[in-house]
Amino acid sequence: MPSGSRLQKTESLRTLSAAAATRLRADILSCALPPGERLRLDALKTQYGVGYSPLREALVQLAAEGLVELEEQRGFRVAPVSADDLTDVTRTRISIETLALREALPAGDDAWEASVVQSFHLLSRIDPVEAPRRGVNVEWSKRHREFHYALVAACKSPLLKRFWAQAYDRAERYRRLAVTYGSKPRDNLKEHEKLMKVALDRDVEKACTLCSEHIMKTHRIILYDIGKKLSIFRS
Amino acid sequence: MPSGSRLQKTESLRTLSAAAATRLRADILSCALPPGERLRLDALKTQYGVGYSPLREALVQLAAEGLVELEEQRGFRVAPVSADDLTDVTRTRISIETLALREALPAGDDAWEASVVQSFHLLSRIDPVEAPRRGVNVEWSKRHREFHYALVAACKSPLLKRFWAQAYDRAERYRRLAVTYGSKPRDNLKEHEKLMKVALDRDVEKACTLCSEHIMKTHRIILYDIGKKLSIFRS
DNA sequence: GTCAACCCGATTTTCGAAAATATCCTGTTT
DNA sequence: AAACAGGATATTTTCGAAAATCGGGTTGAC
Repeated sequence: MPSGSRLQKTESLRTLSAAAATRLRADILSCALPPGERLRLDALKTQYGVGYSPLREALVQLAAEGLVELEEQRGFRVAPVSADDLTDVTRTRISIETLALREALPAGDDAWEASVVQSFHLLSRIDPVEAPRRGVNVEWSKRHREFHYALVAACKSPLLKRFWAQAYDRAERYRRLAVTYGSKPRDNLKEHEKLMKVALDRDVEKACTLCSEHIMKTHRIILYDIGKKLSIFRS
Repeated sequence: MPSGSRLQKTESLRTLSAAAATRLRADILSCALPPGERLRLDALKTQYGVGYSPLREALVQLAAEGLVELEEQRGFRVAPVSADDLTDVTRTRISIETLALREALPAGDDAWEASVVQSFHLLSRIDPVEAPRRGVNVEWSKRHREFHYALVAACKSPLLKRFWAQAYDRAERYRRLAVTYGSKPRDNLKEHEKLMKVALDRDVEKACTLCSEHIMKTHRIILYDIGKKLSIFRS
């Protein structure tokens, strides 16, 4: 079952529509709403305590991000998973992230370096292996995203960064799905550290290589651990 | 003023929401709804003859595609234009399209070749220079998009193709804006023909080079013709 | 038994009223 | 004049009722 209570407007999410999108996105990425699950409006209405309009707007937005599928007149469902889709998402993510790195590294200034170091430090303070409790993993996920984002943040192309975010999130869902279904989070802090080092050294080629390998390694583990289980999610 | 009459459901657009998104997208790409223009719901309601819900859903979707901007509690507007944005969109489009070409060319089979030839032929039947009437240009735009899509269609990554479409559309809006404001459509059929030839020969490097140059050439012309006028659109 | 037509409950989609919020105007104070 | 408050108007956002559509089940004709 997805996350808790009634939705409210906040400072940064000033409409229920935006709040619903944020919460639904989190619930889908965490697989609290599992792949393929039908999203009935009445159920969501009760669950989140908001009306049809904000919910539909949120779902349409998530459909545009590829996290939800909409079949007209037949409703919404969480985007299904498959080995093909995982491969597509992984390869595209590698392409986009390396493109972004190529632009970011030469453009990175002191502030960029500082935020890379900072986000790496925060990442290093959580051991995803030793602390497999739910809340901790959510926090690790946040910091992991922050770290990868910090690396590409100096890239001056908003559009490329938008694509980066979409690809990252779709890949991240598979990683969380694997962890949910028993895959052990691996200790990849060393990989991140090396990646950071070569990035700060502005070694573009090495950074792209390490980044690709880092993502591919995760990909292979996920595929090995849950590749055959993916077809379960036909609900 | 944007395109005509009351919206209706059709076979392929089975909800008013989808129909509204399609029509709004067309009106934004054609610049019938100019960049920066405020999109008041009451006005759109009258214009398109549908209620608030489908309109808001369509606008949220277009916001996710980068064609509309949403400021919470202050409504929607057509995405603004700027020289920086044009450059971002162009460069990202080149990156994505060459990525897609690299995957498509080696994967292209007979059917792909056939559809490339077919779409080139259709493109060649319209001269965008001689027939600058509105309807004809819309048809040329469609065929131009079809041609470029046909080239990358053999790429097996749905996600990359989704990104391709978003980048293409955002670039296309600038081209149409330039034409609307007096830029003469140039005769680039030769460029397309060469691109097709090298693509069919599976010369990946040459195809990527030609494609990049083709896009950059359009970019330079647009920037030259309307670069300084872009700031007009602050409405 | 098969197929089509029909009906019924479940669900999505659409609508406009009502609530929430922003924006503009006007008058008042300093 | 500038700054501010109060209130009227414009606009967005949200809601649940109503309409449209889907899916499953039943009936009846062949």
